Amino acid sequence: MLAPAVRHQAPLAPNHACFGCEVRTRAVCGVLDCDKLADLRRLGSSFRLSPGQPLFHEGDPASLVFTLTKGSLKLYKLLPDGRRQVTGFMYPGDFLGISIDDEHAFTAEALEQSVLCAFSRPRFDDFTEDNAEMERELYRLAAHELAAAQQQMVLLGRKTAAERFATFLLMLAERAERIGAAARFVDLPMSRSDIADYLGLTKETVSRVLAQLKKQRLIRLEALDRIEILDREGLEAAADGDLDG
Amino acid sequence: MLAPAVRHQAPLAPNHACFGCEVRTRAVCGVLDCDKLADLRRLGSSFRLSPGQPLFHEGDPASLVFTLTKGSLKLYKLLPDGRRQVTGFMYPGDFLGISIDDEHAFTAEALEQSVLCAFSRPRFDDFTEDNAEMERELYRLAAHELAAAQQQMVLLGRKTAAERFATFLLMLAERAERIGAAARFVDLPMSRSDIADYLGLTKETVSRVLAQLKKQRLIRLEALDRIEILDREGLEAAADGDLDG
DNA sequence: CGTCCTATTGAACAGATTCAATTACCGTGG
DNA sequence: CCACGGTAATTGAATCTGTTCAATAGGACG
Repeated sequence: MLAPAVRHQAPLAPNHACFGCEVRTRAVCGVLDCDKLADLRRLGSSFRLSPGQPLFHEGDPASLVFTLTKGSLKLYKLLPDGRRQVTGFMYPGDFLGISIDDEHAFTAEALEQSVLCAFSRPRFDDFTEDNAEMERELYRLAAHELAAAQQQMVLLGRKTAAERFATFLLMLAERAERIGAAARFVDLPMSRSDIADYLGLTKETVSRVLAQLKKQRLIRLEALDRIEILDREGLEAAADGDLDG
Repeated sequence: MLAPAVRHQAPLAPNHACFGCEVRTRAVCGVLDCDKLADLRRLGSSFRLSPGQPLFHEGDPASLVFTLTKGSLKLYKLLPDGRRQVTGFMYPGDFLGISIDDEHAFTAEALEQSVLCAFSRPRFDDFTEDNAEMERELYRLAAHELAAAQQQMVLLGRKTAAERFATFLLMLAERAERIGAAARFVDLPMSRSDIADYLGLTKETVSRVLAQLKKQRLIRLEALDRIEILDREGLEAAADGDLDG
């Protein structure tokens, strides 16, 4: 199941190849030195997920934790009547397993062909208990997610449709930058409905604000699932309501 | 500065008197035994805050962490043009200091006469590093906050005004229950505007929704800042959109 | 008892939604 | 290579929920 082991010469930088894959990651394993990392990797097993395939559902017993090594996921919660709120998207290097109780708080579903690494939660917990730096990193990760969630509250509670979408694009661009890709282009592996459910809008409104930002020459559609940012500063202004166009 | 020390006979239950006050708490100190707790308490210093007085502002250097021992706070973020999103309310026993970087991510402001205990962040960090159970508890706390934040995203992104307010009341009732108070009555130390900024609405809409739930006989206003829940199940149905009235 | 501030209520308005129709894209097969 | 079919995305028009602006009522406090 596991890809062949990678040998490291020295303790790893915060961003490094991880979990037997070529992905550069900001996730929990970043703090481990090479031997510890090898130990951890022996605990995990790799597998694939096809587009639309769920990794787990909200309410499922959470007996595993995961790292995403390739592809992308959407995370969402449902109301009884089917209304959906996408709480986040996962990209390579992201860790999936922050939880208090033993049930998943959301559904996770693949957006495209994806590769993940699964760990038994008890074993993962044992491992972290033996590695204080790992525990601290998990905490930092949770704190980081919490800060992002609070940002999203501002977006959902107080921003207009255009501001939400502009903010969303900038978030994706920044993430791409962190990974080292060109920040000028933003890939959208998710559907307009997924974006809508993330931004608290409808897919029609997402289409309309997309058209609006296009008309303002802030962005350009290279493909349906790929946007070019033409005017970064203008987009930043549009994201916070400093409308000048 | 500190209140007189409290002597404990045995390791403390998850809910216990903490930080030299009589408050029962679910916060980080709950996992410590009595000696450790005494150590921690020696690091902190107690102080008061008047209604409307800020504890810190968004962007301030975060050199301290706090526990709230009495009163209540609102936490909020601002957009450049003044729009406000209240990200949460704090009650006695709550911990205030989950953060990655050295800047506060939000403003914290007292709603009523409040008492807090302040700890130097470096010293607090040293303490947690020496107490693995404390570190773990901090992580669990962050994970818990994250789960709550995701719930709030569902509220802000997908619920109607009435659903939001009903959900809010039930959240307050559940918190009161955990503390041991009568869940039938809900105190509202915050203004209608604060509630509105928490729920992503206007104060007028909050008033209207309040009137609507009153007319449906789900709640009653004992005072402007105190609500009686008349029909818990009805309110729960109203909170998720299972409208029957 | 009067003042100030908050909360409530009312009416017009606006932004986003809903429902419906059209267009664009993508993979398949001729 | 292009036509075809199905799905997703876009666009349009009517509607609706919540907002805005304005007026009234209610409490707290001197």
